[in-house]
Amino acid sequence: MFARLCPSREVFAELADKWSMLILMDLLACGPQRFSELQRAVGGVSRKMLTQSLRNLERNGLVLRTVFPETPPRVVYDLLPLGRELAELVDPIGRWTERRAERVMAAREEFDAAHPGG
Amino acid sequence: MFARLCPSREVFAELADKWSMLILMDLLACGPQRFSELQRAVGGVSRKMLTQSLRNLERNGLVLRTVFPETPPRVVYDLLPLGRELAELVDPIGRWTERRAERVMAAREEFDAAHPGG
DNA sequence: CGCTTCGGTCTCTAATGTAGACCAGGTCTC
DNA sequence: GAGACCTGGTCTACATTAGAGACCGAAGCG
Repeated sequence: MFARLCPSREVFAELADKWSMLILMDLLACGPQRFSELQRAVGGVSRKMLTQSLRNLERNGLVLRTVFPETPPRVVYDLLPLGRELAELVDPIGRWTERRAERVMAAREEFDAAHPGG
Repeated sequence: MFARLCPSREVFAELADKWSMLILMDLLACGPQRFSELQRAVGGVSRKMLTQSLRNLERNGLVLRTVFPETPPRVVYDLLPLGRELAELVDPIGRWTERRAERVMAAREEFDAAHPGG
């Protein structure tokens, strides 16, 4: 896990980024979503990163991508069991962040006050 | 949380990166560590990124940095209560990664076999 | 004197993320 | 029937960031 070339480390490194985690959290909270819904839900994500992160999640067996051959196209993403497992572990981090954001911001201000030139 | 300008989102974005999470996991598992121990423990991290992530964790009130004015210098990093809280949430993700790495790799191979040109 | 240790910093380059234009191809409007 | 619009992307150009490795200061050691 801590070794650079360990498989679990590689897996971790591929999933431990903010966009992937936000996507997992959103899919857990809101259920299946199409591309544009995800883009609206996950504020600030570019189409490129959304595509890339979703492809990655799909490739790693966490998310299922379903294309409906209509026009305009409709593509729906949903959690697979493996992805739901991870999403359920990531979710508490999101809740912690909401709960502790104030405290973190306070620590930040304190730090910045104590280290003016930096 | 999902809104780009929300404080909790900003906090999340600053902590949801692989190096910070690996550092938190290591400090939780191994207790206080000095800089060079962390660098050895977290395989593949550069001094630059280690410094940067540790400063960040310190600034956000998750980690305590203690300098012993000796030569050669000795600097010890330890979890603060806030950091321990987060580390305890991150840790299960590390364990999940270890437990499921095989399955993820298998999904990956399946995907790559199904999408040869990509 | 010159080499080592420690915890960094500095510089340069490679990789990555962001913003925004563009695209197919079918429907809706005029 | 010409044009505008929809979706789920891709492509390009630019900005930011990560990574590799040199350098640093002060004490210790041979």
